[in-house]
Amino acid sequence: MYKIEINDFFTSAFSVDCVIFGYSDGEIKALLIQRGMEPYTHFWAIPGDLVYPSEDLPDAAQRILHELTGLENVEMHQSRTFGSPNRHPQGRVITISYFALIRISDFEIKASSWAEKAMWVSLNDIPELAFDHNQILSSTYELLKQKLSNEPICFEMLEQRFTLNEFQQLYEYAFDQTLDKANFRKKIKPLPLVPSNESQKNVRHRPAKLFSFDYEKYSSAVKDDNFQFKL
Amino acid sequence: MYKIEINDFFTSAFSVDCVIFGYSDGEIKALLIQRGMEPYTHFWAIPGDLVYPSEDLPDAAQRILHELTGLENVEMHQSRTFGSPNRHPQGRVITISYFALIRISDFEIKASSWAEKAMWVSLNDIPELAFDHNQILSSTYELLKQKLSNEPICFEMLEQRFTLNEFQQLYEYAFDQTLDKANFRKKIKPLPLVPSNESQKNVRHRPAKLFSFDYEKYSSAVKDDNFQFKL
DNA sequence: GCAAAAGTGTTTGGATTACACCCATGC
DNA sequence: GCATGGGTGTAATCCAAACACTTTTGC
Repeated sequence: MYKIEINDFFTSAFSVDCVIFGYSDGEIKALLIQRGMEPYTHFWAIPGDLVYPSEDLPDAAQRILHELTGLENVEMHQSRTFGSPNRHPQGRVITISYFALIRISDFEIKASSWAEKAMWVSLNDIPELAFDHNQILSSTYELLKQKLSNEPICFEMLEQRFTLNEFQQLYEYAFDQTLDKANFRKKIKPLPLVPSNESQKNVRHRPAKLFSFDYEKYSSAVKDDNFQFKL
Repeated sequence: MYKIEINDFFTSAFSVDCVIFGYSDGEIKALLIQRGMEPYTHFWAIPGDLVYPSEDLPDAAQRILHELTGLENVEMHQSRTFGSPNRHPQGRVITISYFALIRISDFEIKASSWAEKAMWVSLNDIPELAFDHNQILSSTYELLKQKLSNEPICFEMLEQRFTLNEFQQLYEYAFDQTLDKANFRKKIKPLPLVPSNESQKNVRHRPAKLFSFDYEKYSSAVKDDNFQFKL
């Protein structure tokens, strides 16, 4: 029935790749590592590694991200799966990409295990990466943009407290368009943003008020009021 | 560095599962097969099977769908990947789900290989399926609904020529809401629908005009005019 | 004529756009 | 004072919802 013995199917491995996005200095950045191991030694890459045979995929993503970059407790979501027969020189390796958004300033990055370095790289400056990682990164970025339109995930990468202009600029960057300030603010009126008492400091213009996003209020608005995020 | 030898990673298999959606009698249906093989013998399942070690994923999806159901030349798109360690009783098997929409009347379904039967099952009547296939099916249906809003894929499951009401009813079914006829027609005004000379036959009311969707015009509108489908 | 669905027009209110203007701070 | 960005109001326009109405077929 099969062209090969059933046991010959069980000769593949699979990996997870963790695409971590962050936002600072007006740019979206991805967390990359430099490989200190064959193959593609010294190439930059998305943090990722082989999954143990009895390990669940989300657990593997957490473990591997921690081993390579020191990041802990980052909840990731599945992106796409890449499985070209020759994408990995050491054998058949399917990779499942996961992604997450984090606040760059909330975490300390520390390369370890076989990662020689780890750093945030602006999406504008991505070099040639190991394996098919350029493709993985750009296809995951497309997914991110799609989610930015339909879910309030931008607040996972903005500072805990942000100005409305920072909020706006993130969308202007992602969708490569300028937005009208007044209209943007009207559009976000329905969102549960809580103003804080504090304002920007040390700016040579009127300081902006700082806001934070109320996740609780958002969840209950979705449940009770059928609220839908759309930007 | 690893807890196991590198070669012990290469002990997994992976499969593709092909979620095929169709539309008839006012209901969205999925193509299911009855398994004639261990495990889950006689259970209904999404058509799927193991991928050969050197086979690309989209090729495998095409091959497997053809082997089990006789369907040929169905272009599928990737959905999600499912990889719980114990989802398959015979070993570690990751599955990548693919999906496609087809016109039920355009194809003849014929169970073969280890598929005992193959049939279209309304999404309202899905039984308990083999493996985690219920989960795969419902998560792929969510993806389908999302795409129905943003891409003109509904025309892949509607008859080649359809009435505007059939078009509307598909969306009413998928999103479980009734729509105003006049408003729906205003909304679809920008779409490149070509009226045919023919009309409905044998209905005991005014026959509706039949339309078809002009993919060429759509593509060029997307390119030249930055047109975006949204329903 | 009547039932049933096809097909179209009008009104209304809310959202989106474009744009103008005032405000608070550092220097 | 002035440069700089923060912050808000208004009018014009577009769009979506609600609803009413006319048309064409089979019986």
